[in-house]
Amino acid sequence: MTNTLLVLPLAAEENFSLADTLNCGQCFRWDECPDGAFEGIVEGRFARVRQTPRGLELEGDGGEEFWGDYFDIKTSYAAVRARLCGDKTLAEAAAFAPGIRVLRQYPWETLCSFIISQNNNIKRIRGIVARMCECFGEKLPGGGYAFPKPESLAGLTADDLAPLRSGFRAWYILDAASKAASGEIDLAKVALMPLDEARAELQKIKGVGPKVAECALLYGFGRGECFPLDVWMKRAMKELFPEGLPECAKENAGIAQQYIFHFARLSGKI
DNA sequence: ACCCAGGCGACGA
DNA sequence: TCGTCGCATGGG
Repeated sequence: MTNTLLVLPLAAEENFSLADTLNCGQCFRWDECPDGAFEGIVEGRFARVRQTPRGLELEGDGGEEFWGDYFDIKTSYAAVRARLCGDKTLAEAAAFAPGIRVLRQYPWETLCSFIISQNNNIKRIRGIVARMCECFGEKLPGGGYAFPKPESLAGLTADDLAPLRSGFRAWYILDAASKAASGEIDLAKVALMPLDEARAELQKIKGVGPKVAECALLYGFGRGECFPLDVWMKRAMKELFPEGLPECAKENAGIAQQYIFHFARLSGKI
């Protein structure tokens, strides 16, 4: 346990919102404390994070580079929003919760989490992921559990996963784990593939279709051009952008998607 | 009781 | 290539 205190400064024009970023359904392992701080574990590193006028204050394991990268601190969302706001409707969606950011998460955890997400709701996804970490993740010295590695799941049976109550997704989790552990699907290579090739590669896993692959690539592989279409997004696109996503958003489709998704889910206007 | 949830695979036409 | 349906589980 290093337990360092770290401050990541945030420029005011970024409008960074820790709460919106962690609660918007892109990640499933951050818990909000009564005092407004968040506790979570990323790649086996625990952190307690709060947003203050000084910026993001982090207490826990891992350094500035690790957490700065995770929160994508180097990307100017103010600049991205300026581009998106070439379209009036996008401007409205972005203005609803401008502080949302797309986290730079890790391939395996993200892939596995979004396999679990299918035909499911965010609250229950979080529960299944939490039970998965407790049952099969490495226990960390400071308490809590890491997300289980593919190798820790690969030999298991659907019965072994019963305590997760993941339903029909158990078999999908096992297929993903065994393919990742054996190297049949090499996630490090997927990270370097052209986008269409990466999509096809991930979809060789049972339970990974277009939407799950798109989420994994956007949130877990840093592919900002990806544009996941779930039930909320399909409704929102039909209503807000019948002609398709505006050209000004193509380069930052993933961030645009995040604004639109959040707007659709919480504004009450869709 | 019924419907839905950040979908997908199997199946039939 | 396109619809349609079942899939476990839990909350509203």
